[in-house]
Amino acid sequence: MLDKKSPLPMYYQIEEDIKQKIDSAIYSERETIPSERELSEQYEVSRMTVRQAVTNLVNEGYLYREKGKGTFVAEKKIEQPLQGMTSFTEDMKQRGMNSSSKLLDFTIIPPPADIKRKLSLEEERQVYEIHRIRYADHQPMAVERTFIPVALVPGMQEKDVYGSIYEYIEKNHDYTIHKATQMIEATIADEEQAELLDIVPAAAILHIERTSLLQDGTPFEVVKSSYRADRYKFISEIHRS
Amino acid sequence: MLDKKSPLPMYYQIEEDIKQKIDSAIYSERETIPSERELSEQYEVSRMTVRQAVTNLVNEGYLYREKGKGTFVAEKKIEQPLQGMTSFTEDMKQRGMNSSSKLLDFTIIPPPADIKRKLSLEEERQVYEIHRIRYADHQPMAVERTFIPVALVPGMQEKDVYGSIYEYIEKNHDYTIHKATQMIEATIADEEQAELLDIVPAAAILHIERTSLLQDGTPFEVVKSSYRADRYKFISEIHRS
DNA sequence: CAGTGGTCTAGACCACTAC
DNA sequence: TAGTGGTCTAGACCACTGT
Repeated sequence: MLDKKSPLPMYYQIEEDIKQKIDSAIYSERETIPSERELSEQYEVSRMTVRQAVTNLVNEGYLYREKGKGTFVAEKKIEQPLQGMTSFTEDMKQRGMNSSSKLLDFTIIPPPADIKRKLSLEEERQVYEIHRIRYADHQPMAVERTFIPVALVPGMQEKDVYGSIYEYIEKNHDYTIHKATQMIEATIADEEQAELLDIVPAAAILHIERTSLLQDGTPFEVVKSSYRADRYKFISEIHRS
Repeated sequence: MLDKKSPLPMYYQIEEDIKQKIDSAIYSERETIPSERELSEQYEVSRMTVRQAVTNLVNEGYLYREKGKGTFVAEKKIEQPLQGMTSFTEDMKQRGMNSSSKLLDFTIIPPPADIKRKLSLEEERQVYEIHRIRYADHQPMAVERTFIPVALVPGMQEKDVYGSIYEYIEKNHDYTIHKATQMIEATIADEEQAELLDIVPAAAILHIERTSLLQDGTPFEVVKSSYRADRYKFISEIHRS
């Protein structure tokens, strides 16, 4: 059943096996799966190891537990929203569109007050400001301004940001983005936006501002994006309990 | 230190103690906390119990671990976004505004095709449609249409939805909302919306559509909200790793 | 009552990091 | 080499659900 010599941990192998059994309807929706004690006999591991696997699947939404009754298979997600955070490039890929960019401006500046605050910067620190038009299937989709502290990514040049900034950074540094705070609002296109996005002035714009944090909480970037509302909807999943 | 006789589990008491030590800077940002083995001696519990507490705090973003090095305190969140999912009533309360409603329409109808699909309903099922204007500090903030399967909340009446629908449902049923899928887009106000929201036609509207699921995956409601963009921004936190 | 998940113990070996 | 988190064991008692 399980490969005890595999470098993959037992709990992970159990997770994959249970997910596969859900997919193939061996465990069906709204039905219980075997109890933790039964599973620990089947897989020949301790109950705590089974529990670790089941707990992870509960956190990911595949299963849910009811005290005294058992562990049940949750109903399948109807529509899969893009899970978590994605770059523009990844986002478009998931939507089945190809993406490209046009660099309008690449400068190093002292940060404006709101950026300085959002990036928790000291007085004399500088930031990159990268101003781009983002295309999806060769049509304008968004205009985007990205602010990144120079101290975090020293030596970045214009040629490095023609494609995905994340790709460049992942090649050259070991940063892991952990989470982000997003602010989403609706506005009306001004003349500059209208021209850059090839829409009429006064058309609707979906404005998304994101502040990304690394694992240790260091603010890494502020991205201000203005999307064409006729082409873009923002989809996400949120959890309560 | 800990109350071993408390009905609160040990790992929970440890979580609270560590959080308190972070707040009071006994454990400071970017510094390690004591190792799991040290903590298990301090609290006089097994290492697995300490691990359960620490794992929860890592998942909540208070701590992060680095293999071979230790467990570190993450930097504080700069701005606290409303965590998870909230009703309009809860949302406005967190923003320091009072909320009220005006019921425009309360009917039982066969669901339109998109609602039927999003609520996974069989052929002959009916839904409540609740159409309301939502006020914040007595000014119009949003117009909202809520669709709930009659089978899930039988017997709901007009008088039950003057305030918070969630409050009514929590009083009468034992449902727990687990997660939701949200779609956010920007539009331009049409004449009806402009009149209801007391804005000029062609003003920006932030449109949010939410499908909420219960713990077992049953779709519970679809809410279509149109917010005045001049008064409302949507703020959320998203996670990657 | 027997069975379930929730909590907890007192060990163990591993891979990784820092010195 | 010593210390860290990552994984795992083989038990235990509890509160809760159903019959």
